[in-house]
Amino acid sequence: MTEKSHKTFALIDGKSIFYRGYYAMPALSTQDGTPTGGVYGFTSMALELMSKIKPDYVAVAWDKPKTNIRRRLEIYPEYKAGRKPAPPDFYAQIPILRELLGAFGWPLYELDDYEADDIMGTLSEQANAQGVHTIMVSSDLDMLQLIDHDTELYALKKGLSNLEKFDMKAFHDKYGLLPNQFLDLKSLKGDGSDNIPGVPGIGEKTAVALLQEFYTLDEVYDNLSEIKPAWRAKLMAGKDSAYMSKELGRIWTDAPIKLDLKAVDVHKLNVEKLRAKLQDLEFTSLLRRLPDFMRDSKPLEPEIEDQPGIFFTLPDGKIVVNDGKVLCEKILRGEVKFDAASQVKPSDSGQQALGFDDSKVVHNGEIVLPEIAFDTRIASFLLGRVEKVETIDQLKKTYETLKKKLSELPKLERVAKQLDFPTQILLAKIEQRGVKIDVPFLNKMSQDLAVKIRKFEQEIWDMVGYEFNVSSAPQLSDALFKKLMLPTTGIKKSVRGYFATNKSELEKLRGQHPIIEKITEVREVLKMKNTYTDALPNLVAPDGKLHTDFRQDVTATGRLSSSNPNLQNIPIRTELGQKIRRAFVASPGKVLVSGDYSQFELRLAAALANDEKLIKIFADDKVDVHTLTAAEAFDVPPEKVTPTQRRAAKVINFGVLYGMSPHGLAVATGMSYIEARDFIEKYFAARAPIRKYLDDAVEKAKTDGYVETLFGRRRLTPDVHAANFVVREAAKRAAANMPLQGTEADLMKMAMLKIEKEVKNAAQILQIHDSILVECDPEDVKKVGQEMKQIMENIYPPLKVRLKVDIKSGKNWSEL
DNA sequence: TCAATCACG
DNA sequence: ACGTACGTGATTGAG
Repeated sequence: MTEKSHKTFALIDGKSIFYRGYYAMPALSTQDGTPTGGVYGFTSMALELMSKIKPDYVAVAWDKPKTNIRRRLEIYPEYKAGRKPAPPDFYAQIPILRELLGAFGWPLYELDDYEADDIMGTLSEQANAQGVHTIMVSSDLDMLQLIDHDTELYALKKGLSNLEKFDMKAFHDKYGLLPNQFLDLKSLKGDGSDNIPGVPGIGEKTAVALLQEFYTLDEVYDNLSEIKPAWRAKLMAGKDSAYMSKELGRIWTDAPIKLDLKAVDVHKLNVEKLRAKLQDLEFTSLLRRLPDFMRDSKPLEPEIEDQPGIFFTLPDGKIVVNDGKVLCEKILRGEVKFDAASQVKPSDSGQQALGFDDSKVVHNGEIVLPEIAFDTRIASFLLGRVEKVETIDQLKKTYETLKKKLSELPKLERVAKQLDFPTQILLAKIEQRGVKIDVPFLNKMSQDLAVKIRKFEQEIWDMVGYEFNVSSAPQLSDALFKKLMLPTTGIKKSVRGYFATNKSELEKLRGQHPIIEKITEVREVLKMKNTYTDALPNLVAPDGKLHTDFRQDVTATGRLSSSNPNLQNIPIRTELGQKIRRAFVASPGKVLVSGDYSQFELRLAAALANDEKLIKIFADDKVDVHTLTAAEAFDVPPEKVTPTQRRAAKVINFGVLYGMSPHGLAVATGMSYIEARDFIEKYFAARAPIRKYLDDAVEKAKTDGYVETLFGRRRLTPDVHAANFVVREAAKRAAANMPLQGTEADLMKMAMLKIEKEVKNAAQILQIHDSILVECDPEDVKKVGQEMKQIMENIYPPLKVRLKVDIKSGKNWSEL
């Protein structure tokens, strides 16, 4: 490695190195108390690599939390079970690390559904294809399977500076095998750290011996007769496990990313920014270890240039392809200016776009393409993820396959083309508009809530007699049931074996001890502070607004999901929650207007089940559906319905859509189990068509393997055949619910598209499942409200039920 | 990284 | 014979 005939790409397994760095270093922190030990360890390690490898390119692969092993869990649910978690200040340092990586100019690659090793496999393959030598750095020995003539692994052993270099030769010296046999080795011997089973009874020694003789796993199994009986028996018994382990251990090289060598060039960094960052972190000793090119302060030229690979035309000439993510990252890093990017494809070119990955981002900023004619990510999702979204090399093939599959399901194709594809563009606009936040207001709230929490906490500690973390469920459980000896009869246990302390369990203890109320209160305040008043200001963009990420490829029913932040779960039910909504304000000079569907799903149930009695109830604006339902179910005249009866009817009107059980109704209403069971019977006697509609959905799920909305959006329902009772029954309820929740989602998308097109002087800024929020000039409020109501209530005239929409307006969200 | 908890429709 | 309502996302502590 001393003389380099070609360029070198250092590919760092970020979390793995960070993890080692964290444990190798003492608990350092800056003067203001920010923990920095792990970041220091990582950086020290990285600088050592810089001097050792002198790479031309550097990138970091990162394991996204939670999401990234879904595909492997489908193969083997126990995959990576039993891993131990890291301490909290480990996670606290990750955002700091991300910022530092940004300052170094080392791009961070992370993806849903792909682990860091898959990303490294993909990038290293692409680098090799471009004639670049790759050096991977990781503590994960799985990566050994990727070694070849152009790819090495620096494996991190104990501590930080103890690196073991593996190339083809070093690998062979150590294992007696070639790197391309590594996966087969693992398939045989298994891997305790990832919980990969291998062949029970076959360890490393045996596995190596077998592979030395037969070379591959397949050959081992083709030649069982030549293997001694003791091993043969184990191999035969463990064959399925071996092949499953192979799939499990295989690193994928098909992650949907494209290596852009310019983006990973080590010489492309802002030296001033890096120095400032290191000084911020008080890493003065590391400043001295920077290589020369990281000290020279050359002014950073803004790179405005052609973006090859971001847009191109498919052979039929009509389609423009965009790689939204790459472009978005470049925009965020300030490498591409909006105007430069929009020059790539002017919005009035008359061309259509094919979206993949996150197709929305090309509509952010000033880049606007005319129309998303097809979106591979969305299409794949609608089809039940039959086709994974491939790399740009294979994009055309993916597109053709998905297009064909969709065309075989005409209704679903209409959902895609008329609803979800156009909605991508609309969501991009909504996200970009954002919601204005009164940050000082939230900050003030946070301070007030902190005082409250300290007070509550002290009161709770006084009652218990010692100090503990009230946010810790097990500690709280001990306080309640061991120290205070509150009765545990009827209290559920958590999976971890202690008595649960959630709201509904605490509810059972109300009146037993004044601490219960205190805990309930402090829980609410903690939730409001941690999740909302503290967190939201951090996500406010420089324009003073929150820009959520709406996605259409997450939910099983067709609803939108909202994240970073989730703006679909902003509090409303409590006084404190309402107060938080005051921080969501109209943009300067504007007014908020909302349109909310009233009892949307129940009305849809009436229509889809063709329940004439219920349809008739909804036709009359003046009557109350819950009172009339109670009257029918309890067989009394409407004016004789008691508040308790109405409450029960309200609960079941709501719960029936989810397949509520007698037990659930009893818990929700305080009825006995028997009363609840009888009431449900009477309810369904009065609403026979609804029962039949729900039952039919379950039947369809069983016979067809899927259920669908009024418009043909599908949900696959394999679990209705599950052997496990709980799983099976849950799947049935989900199957019965999906056509309702999903049709609601379809109609909402229709309404949003129509509002965007027809209500000219309003800008939609949020959607919350049955509610649309827009902003407009004060003088337009009345007109906008009327138009929204008109559109939403008449969104699908063939629907047999009357839809009702309430319009409200105000300067902030709590006024709605 | 998972489980517990809780915010919303 | 089983746990006890559908669909989401964020934060926290644990070991």
